[in-house]
Amino acid sequence: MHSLFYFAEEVEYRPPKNIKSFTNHNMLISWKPSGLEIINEEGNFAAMTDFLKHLNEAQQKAVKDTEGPALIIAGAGSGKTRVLTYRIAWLLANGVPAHTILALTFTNKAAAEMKERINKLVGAGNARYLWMGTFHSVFSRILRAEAGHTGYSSNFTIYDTQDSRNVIKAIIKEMLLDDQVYKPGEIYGRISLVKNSLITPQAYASNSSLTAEDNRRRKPMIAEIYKKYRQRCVAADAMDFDDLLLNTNILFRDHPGVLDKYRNAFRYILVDEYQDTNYAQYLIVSKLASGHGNLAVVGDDAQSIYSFRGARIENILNFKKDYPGYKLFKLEQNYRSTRTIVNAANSVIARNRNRISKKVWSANEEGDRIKIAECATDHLEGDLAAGLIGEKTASGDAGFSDFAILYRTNAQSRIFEEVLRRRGIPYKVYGSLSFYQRKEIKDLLAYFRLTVNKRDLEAFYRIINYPARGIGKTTTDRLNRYCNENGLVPWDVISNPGLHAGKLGFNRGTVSRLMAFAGMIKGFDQVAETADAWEASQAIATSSGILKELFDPRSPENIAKYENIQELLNGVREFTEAQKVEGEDTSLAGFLRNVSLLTDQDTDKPDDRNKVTLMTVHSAKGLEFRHVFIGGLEEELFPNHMASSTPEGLEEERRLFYVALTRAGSTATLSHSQTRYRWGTPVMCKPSRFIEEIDSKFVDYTFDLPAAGSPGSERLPGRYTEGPFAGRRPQSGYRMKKKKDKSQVRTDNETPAFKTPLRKLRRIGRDEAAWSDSKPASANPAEARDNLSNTPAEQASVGTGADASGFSPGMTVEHDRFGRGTIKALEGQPPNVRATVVFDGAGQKHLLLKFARLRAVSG
DNA sequence: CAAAAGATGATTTTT
DNA sequence: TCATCTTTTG
Repeated sequence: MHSLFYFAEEVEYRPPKNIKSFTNHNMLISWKPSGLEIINEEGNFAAMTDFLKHLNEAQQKAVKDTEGPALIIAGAGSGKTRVLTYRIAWLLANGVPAHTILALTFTNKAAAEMKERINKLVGAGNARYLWMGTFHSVFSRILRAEAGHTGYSSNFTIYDTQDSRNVIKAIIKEMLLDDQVYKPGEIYGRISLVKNSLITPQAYASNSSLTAEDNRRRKPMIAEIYKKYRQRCVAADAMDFDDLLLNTNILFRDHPGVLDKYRNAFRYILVDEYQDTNYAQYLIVSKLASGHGNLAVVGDDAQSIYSFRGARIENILNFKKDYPGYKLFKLEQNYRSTRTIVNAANSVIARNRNRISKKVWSANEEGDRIKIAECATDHLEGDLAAGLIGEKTASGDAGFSDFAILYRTNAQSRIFEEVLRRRGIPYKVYGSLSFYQRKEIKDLLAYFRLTVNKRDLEAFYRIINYPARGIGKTTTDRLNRYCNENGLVPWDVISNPGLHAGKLGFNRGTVSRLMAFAGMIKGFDQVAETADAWEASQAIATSSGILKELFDPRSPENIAKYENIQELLNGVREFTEAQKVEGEDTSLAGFLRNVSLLTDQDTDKPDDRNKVTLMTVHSAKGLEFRHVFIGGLEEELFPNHMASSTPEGLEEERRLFYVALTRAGSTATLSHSQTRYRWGTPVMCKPSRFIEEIDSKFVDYTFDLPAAGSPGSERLPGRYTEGPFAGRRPQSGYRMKKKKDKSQVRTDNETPAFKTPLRKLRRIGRDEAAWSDSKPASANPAEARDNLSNTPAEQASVGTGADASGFSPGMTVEHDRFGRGTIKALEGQPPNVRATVVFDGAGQKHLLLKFARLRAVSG
């Protein structure tokens, strides 16, 4: 065991700030049934008996009552995580061995956070063998351990959504079905949903209501696609995300002995965000808990917002039926928000029928009313938000990180980004292309995957001709068809071409190219067997030609990609070193096992600290900000037209709105626009019904705007003066006028010169890419810097230009991993300057400046 | 076989 | 609008 989180063990508690992408949350769990000292020598016990002081009465009860089923309803901001962590700490303090406690979360981040807080309470040594992680990571681990019973190997690949879609797409094509009717994404969604309801292909085909529905929708072949999809996954020794849960259920169903083993192993089970569990998760939990019944679930029915992914709010609503002897704990005191915000949110959610009654309340100050702003256009909405942020930060009232701009759909982020960029307000956007979804990362990972699992079809087809090696579509198509007809995977064929060459009819050139590829992979095999993940990954990155392919200092896009590859390799190195320290598996397979369930949501970049947060309401769940701006509160958008046709859908939208509102600690500002560009055309928008659903005593329609000429003055001319939407203009004929306004706003006292195409930015990956992609176009470097929303240090450290380094021998620098050090020498020509640095802790290292992210330390 | 032009179709997305 | 996929073209 390992993981940077164990740093928390040392004396003082440190937040996980410098942890790079590869902090491995899967590693947070470990199977060690050996004895364990519960009380460590540093006198933590005193602290433990003491820690209940930090809890209110309701929380204490929920923490201390550990036996039997418990339903903990945790209102927004009521200290849910605190109760969960203290409950676990309490169990540990009372002599329950860590390895008998299973705590399940939905995100790696949540697991990591809890682990850390528990470490802080009881000491990392005592928390070390907790089984804590996401459903997917915990059960993938069990599936690997029980590989003998599942038909999969212990090194099975985990297909991500993109892989799965590709497989489905290929199947649809092979079946000669019309992909207009059978849209791969949609089919994948349906398969995913039925999997989460534990419906296997056989069950699907014999389920008359499902097949009848498919027939009605003229998609009778879905059952067949599903069957083939599953076959193909099994053939590839690959599981998709849903398989991890489905196969766990199958494992437990078909092997009662295995179920018993884990049922006995986990004496205490805790589930976070129970309202978001799907049927597969629900059933796993209930199987494991049957017997001792020590199951504590924590959640808030009012925050169930993932039904579209198969989450079942009934799981939490029916807990009392499932576990008749249950105890109910309600955490109703909100510590996060003002009374106004809490009560306003209550007044909205009260309109939902399907709920568990509770009275969330706050003892905080009353606070400001919720401001409602009507904007003429979506751009003005952005200006409004920016103006608000500008005002509050200028007065020293708040920092950028106190703000969040929330929206219903990702498409809305663009306008906010534009405005914030123009104003030089630093921001970060969540929910863009994640690190692991980038092409170059997936490419290299595919090499790793194929090396570890020769049957991994998606990896195979991804890299067979990347970098280009003259194996084209004709070849792969024929290969693919041949494999499907003969029940083979392509690796079987190319690793032994003599057996198949005749039947395939490839020409000699093709055969030799295929053989060369196979030879290369076999070589990687050798390396992976003998070397550790770090060495193997370097060898693969080099020999595969990926590094060469991307090494092109003239193309900004390639530089960014090259750097991403470097970052991945750094991650492998960190993993390898951490594993070495702990005496654990350092193999490439080990790395892959751990990396495939990671998302970079888990990463907190150190330079993300003082920035405004932009995200969808969905991804804001669980977070809090002092000032929250919610944009686009319009009918059809929020509530969204796709969801609001059914009463259940509308209720979920309302819960989503509830989540949005309750993110705010101090102020909430809601805005809606009269017109909005949707898919390129302007449309008229009506204010969202949710605005009116807030009890009017908590809202303020008179939006106080800064005087003309001050920052933020380019906002809307039309606004409320009183009452809900009183004095609103007639909407027709408004559009053209507003469009004109918008163009004025755009050029008004701003430099239009700086125009990094946002498109490019997004493709490479958000603001990380900004620096590599653009030279400051403006004459004023400070302004350009602001536009890029990056810090000067970052500019210096990652700049690609010749002037960017700013380092000289003798300088003291800091590195994320190696800490402080002194530059001994610099060599090479920009942009490939190499620095020799002697680090205080880590000794002498050679680092390429453009990758090393060194920071100059003042003095 | 790769680049360029055209077609398409677009809530939300913890894993 | 705009990213992604497919078809066309050199």
